[in-house]
Amino acid sequence: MQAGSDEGNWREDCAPRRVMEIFATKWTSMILHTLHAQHDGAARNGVLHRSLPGISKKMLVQTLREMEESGLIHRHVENTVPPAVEYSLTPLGIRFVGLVELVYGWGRENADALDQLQVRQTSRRKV
Amino acid sequence: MQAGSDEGNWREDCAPRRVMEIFATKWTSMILHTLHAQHDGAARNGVLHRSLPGISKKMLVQTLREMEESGLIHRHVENTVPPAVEYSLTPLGIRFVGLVELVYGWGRENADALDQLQVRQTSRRKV
DNA sequence: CATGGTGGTTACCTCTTGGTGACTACGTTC
DNA sequence: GAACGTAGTCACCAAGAGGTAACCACCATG
Repeated sequence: MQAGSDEGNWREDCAPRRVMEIFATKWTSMILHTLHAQHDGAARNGVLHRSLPGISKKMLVQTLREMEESGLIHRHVENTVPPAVEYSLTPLGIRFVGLVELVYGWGRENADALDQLQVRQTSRRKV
Repeated sequence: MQAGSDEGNWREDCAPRRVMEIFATKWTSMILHTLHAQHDGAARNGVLHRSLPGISKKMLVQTLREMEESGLIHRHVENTVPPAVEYSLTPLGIRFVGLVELVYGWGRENADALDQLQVRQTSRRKV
């Protein structure tokens, strides 16, 4: 794309820039991916927790709440004792899974490029 | 991908998770895109500043420094008065441009999905 | 002489992220 | 009775991202 044709619509709220919203919270893309990896696109809290090494209980719940508010996932509470909570992808969530898999796939195929990155561990958000 | 085949190599430093490093700093992907949009893959400080609405002088310089250290861009100082500084994509940077354009392209084609996202403006990193 | 464009640096400040650890409450198992 | 698994909530805290504003030096223009 040439600069001239680009600068006009490269505003602060243009679509390309807004894509980043989905990656703004550390765990969102990983939860989307994990749900998608289940054969029925759904998983319970405990399964998610065990599938995401490094996530804390708090961040898991907090991210799930945000994703529910965003319309990416659905939260279903089973009326059993103890209550079983199942999270599943909404149609919107499934669309974003496409993006996530696109990015993750690029990472798998370009692992050598990632290795070449001289990332300064300070001055960056931990990922 | 099935859960069983996935959980084994889904470690904290796996390639898919490391891809996010490139998006961890707010302006990195936009700078890569802007440089790529120039016909020669290079641009001067002032051009970049004017092409990225909303970026502050400090963040532009800071991000450029980090990208230089990461090996994504090259910084060339012209020995004129006043000195002209030109930033250009390295081969590694060009590889990552591929990823950025992939993501931005998805955003353009799925702008409606982005519109459906009910993003809570609080509790998210500004993008 | 003042302004503006070149390309920065520095101090200061705020907001958010994301972490830990303690606590709840219920039921089953050891 | 104690421990464990279900699914959380809450208070507290540290680190870092990223913003503003002032300042530097140089030169050309009005």
